Amino acid sequence: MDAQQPTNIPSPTPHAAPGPERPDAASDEGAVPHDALVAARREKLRRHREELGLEPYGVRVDGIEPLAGARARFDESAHAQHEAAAAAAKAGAGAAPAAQTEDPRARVRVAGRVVQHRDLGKLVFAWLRDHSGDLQVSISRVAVDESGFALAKALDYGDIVVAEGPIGRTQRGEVCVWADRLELHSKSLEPPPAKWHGLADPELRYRHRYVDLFANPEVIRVAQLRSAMVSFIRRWMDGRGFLEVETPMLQPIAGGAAARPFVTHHNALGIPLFMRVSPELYLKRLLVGGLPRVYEINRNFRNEGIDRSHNPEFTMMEAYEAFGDCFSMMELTESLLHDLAGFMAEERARQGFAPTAPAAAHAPGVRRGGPVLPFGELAIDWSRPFERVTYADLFERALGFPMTDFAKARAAAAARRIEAAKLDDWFVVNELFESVAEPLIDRARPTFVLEFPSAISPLTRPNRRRPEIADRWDLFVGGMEIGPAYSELNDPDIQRAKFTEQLRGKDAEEESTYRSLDEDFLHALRVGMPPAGGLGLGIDRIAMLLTDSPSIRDVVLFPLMRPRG
RNA sequence: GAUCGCGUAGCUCAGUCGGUAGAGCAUCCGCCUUUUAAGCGGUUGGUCCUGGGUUCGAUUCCCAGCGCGAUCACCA
Repeated sequence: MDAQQPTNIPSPTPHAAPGPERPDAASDEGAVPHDALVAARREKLRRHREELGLEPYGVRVDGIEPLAGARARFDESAHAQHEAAAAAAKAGAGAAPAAQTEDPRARVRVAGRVVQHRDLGKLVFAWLRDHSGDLQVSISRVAVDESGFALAKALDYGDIVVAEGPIGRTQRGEVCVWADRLELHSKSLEPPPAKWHGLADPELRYRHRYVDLFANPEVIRVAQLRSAMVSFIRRWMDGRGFLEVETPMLQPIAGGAAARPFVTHHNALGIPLFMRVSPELYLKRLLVGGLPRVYEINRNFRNEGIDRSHNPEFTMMEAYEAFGDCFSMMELTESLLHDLAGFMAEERARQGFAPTAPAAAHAPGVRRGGPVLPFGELAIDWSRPFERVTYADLFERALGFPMTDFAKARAAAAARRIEAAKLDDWFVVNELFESVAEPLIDRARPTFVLEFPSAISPLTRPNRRRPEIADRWDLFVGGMEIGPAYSELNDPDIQRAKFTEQLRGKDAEEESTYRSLDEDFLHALRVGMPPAGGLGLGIDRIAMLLTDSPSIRDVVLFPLMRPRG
């Protein structure tokens, strides 16, 4: 907000003790150790101000370059030239220190957080870290002024500093900035995590992500990779002629999926509102309005459990294409994910991740050498075409009888202690499918499961020849469901019947709270929606797969945590 | 919501078959102009998650609670 403010506004009362200085810390019957560590840092803060005349909280600094960029400007011959000149000057000691030839080494100005600090007496080494990596700064007593050197000796792990000087290297070959200026721009007052082990406690990592980000650099890399991934998807979709739109997050009726919504309230209108569980019904309204290709990448909110692949708010891409169907969306999805995986393999290499496992690591001779990316123990082969299997085939392979044999299905469900008594036949089949058939899918290969039963696909158009089958697929990768696609149902009468049927199964309380018929959506269908293909992709899960992150919490910067009292 | 596991110094972790605890790093003091998890000498630091029970005595055993993790359930 005020980051653009270049004016150097002096802090109002630099020497006044800030309010919550807790002068009672010492009297608090034996200083608690955490407070002792903080007190030591506050004492340094005081000394910086009162004895060195430094203001430990800085202002705008221009011309800072990333540490990786500064490192890249190291030049061995310039360094050698400088060393030779220095040696010559030393040999001719006593002679005039004239010959003040230009230092051939590049000058850099860098900023970063101190992550290592070694004080050798008259020489201090400090490692800085920023988003691009780490770089050493060497501060020699003879190269900086008195307060700068006093600051160098007093640096704490976590302080944010700006250093300036020629880029060279040490006798051990470490590229570093030989600082002739050193400034403190933010004094860190909290004890940092261990410098070598980083921050390991998952609870602290998520609750204090800002610490996690600098203590565990791979967290920043994952965030950068995710950002690159989403940018790529947008470019790719734009290139295919899709228009990115934004539709309501606050909805009077939570439609488009059967998840439990978060409920809120609008005061001025005096109405309940729901955080959306899906943008589907709004994006389809845009098809009705005449936008032929739309997509949205945004958050959905589902009031459900939390686990490694579920966060209550998560990012979804939905896309709709007029006059397409689930097979045009299959082509789109396969192309997008294949290209995306290739892009991410390059990005990972660019950011210094180990090269990905070769395709030969599995199923020799079978694959076409498309991008292969590691995901835990798996090497996921994203080469085209992805695998395709029908729901019915997978079911029969897993269970040994056709899915239409409901009697056997009920028996099998009972044998597996699946609560099936209250379920309709097709839902019994689906329970079996999810528990027995899904695990048969090759986790190392993206796999489209085709021809889902119509009965469990309320928004999908039934197949023309076989109405019990829906024109729908679900994509599975790495053991996770990545998303479905439909040939969208655009017959308003069938849609009404399916909605009504869906509502009938719910108990009265649920229905009155958040399940009601979206009459306006049905109105839109009566106005007329072109036939269309629709797609939903779980962006977080794709990010997990392409950044080799085992938990959704590794790809969501601030996952939901229970607040701590 | 269920089951299992975990919770010890700022961080990473040992340990106590029940007798109120240790290490490394960090902190603080001293030494060192080329360190690479720097080194050397010294120093400080604990509600052993919380509450209750058993016991002469509980960080340890038991019960309950809180938080986190894993698995499951929920999530068409």
